[in-house]
Amino acid sequence: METALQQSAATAGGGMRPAGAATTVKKARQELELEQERELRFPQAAAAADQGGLDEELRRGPWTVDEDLTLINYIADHGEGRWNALARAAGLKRTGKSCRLRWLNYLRPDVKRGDFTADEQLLILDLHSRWGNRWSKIAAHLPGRTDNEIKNYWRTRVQKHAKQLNCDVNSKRFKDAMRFLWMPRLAERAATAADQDLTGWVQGFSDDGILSGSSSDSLWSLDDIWRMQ
DNA sequence: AAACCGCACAACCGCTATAAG
DNA sequence: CCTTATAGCGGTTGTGCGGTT
Repeated sequence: METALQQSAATAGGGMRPAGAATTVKKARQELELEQERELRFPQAAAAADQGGLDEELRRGPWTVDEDLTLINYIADHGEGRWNALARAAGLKRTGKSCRLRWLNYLRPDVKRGDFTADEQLLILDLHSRWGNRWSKIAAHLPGRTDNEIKNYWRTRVQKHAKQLNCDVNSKRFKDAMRFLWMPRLAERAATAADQDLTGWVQGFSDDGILSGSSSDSLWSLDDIWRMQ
């Protein structure tokens, strides 16, 4: 899920560099006006945040704009690393692990958001065919993309395809479809339309007439799926 | 209009590897 | 070496949202 508030919190961190945090922090502060609304959305998180007396109490769940700002500001001043100590020093009632994850996957200045381009999708398919679920290794080749994001992409989009084709992602049938149909189409798209969506991808796949007969039903479903991307 | 359902994605968990003392 | 802390990885879960019934 991604609420508008989380979106804005992410944007707040998004363009920022440690050296020039001021503008972004200012922008992020404006988001605080929305915090009240957020508390309505996440009453549990808000309630936990209000437990000022219980210092040992660790917060979990969605990050508030306030927490994001605290983390951003602290890292801008002191740098990242030693996350448990950082969490304590910054006054965040979060585990170091949670802070690290939030920073790496969301607040880091160079984290790229939004849909994957055809190029990126092609690269993911390619690298996954070589390395399997080595998400961080794959992410290392996609600047600004996190392993979490790629993993989610794979699970929600690619695995769904396999399901639609009634086969396993690891099956030969699926791997062949990927290698000989989808990837060439993606490459084509990447070359021509740069980074547009994949509409038509599956249509072309249909035109090839390779997955005929019992698969035709699945094709229409796939088309639906890809149109949504 | 309401109930339901599936999707997408942020966040958490358990585990392993590595570093530091 | 052994222990403890930290970083990182991959799998899984929780939940808001939008679409459908």
